[in-house]
Amino acid sequence: MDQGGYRLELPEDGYEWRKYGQKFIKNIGKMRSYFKCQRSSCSAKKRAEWSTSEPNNLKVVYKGVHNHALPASESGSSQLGTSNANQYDLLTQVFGDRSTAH
DNA sequence: CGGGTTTGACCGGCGC
DNA sequence: GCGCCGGTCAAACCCG
Repeated sequence: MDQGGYRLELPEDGYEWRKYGQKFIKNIGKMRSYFKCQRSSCSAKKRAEWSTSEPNNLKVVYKGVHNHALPASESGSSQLGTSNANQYDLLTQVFGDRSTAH
């Protein structure tokens, strides 16, 4: 499980993922989880990265593209897949300090 | 019973 | 050429 006793809150993007690995990257001093899309021929992968001391600072990196429709549509969470181009090869989303300004 | 999840080990690539 | 790091796969276990 995740260390620290904190429950990492992975942002639901509407896709199904299966965790296939977890490693601590000392290079950046952060933990990294590896997720793969569970669809037919979808080679899309997701990478979750967060600091061990601050699990609230979550960074999600989407690698690859989905060649299938979303298995589930989110009900007002993110605007991903709307007018957003779903043919990106790499997407990086950073979560955490949304109250940086205020 | 199946699927999903977790941990460890292994391999490949790159740097020096 | 070797060492190190990152990434992936496999096995076992647990829960529904």
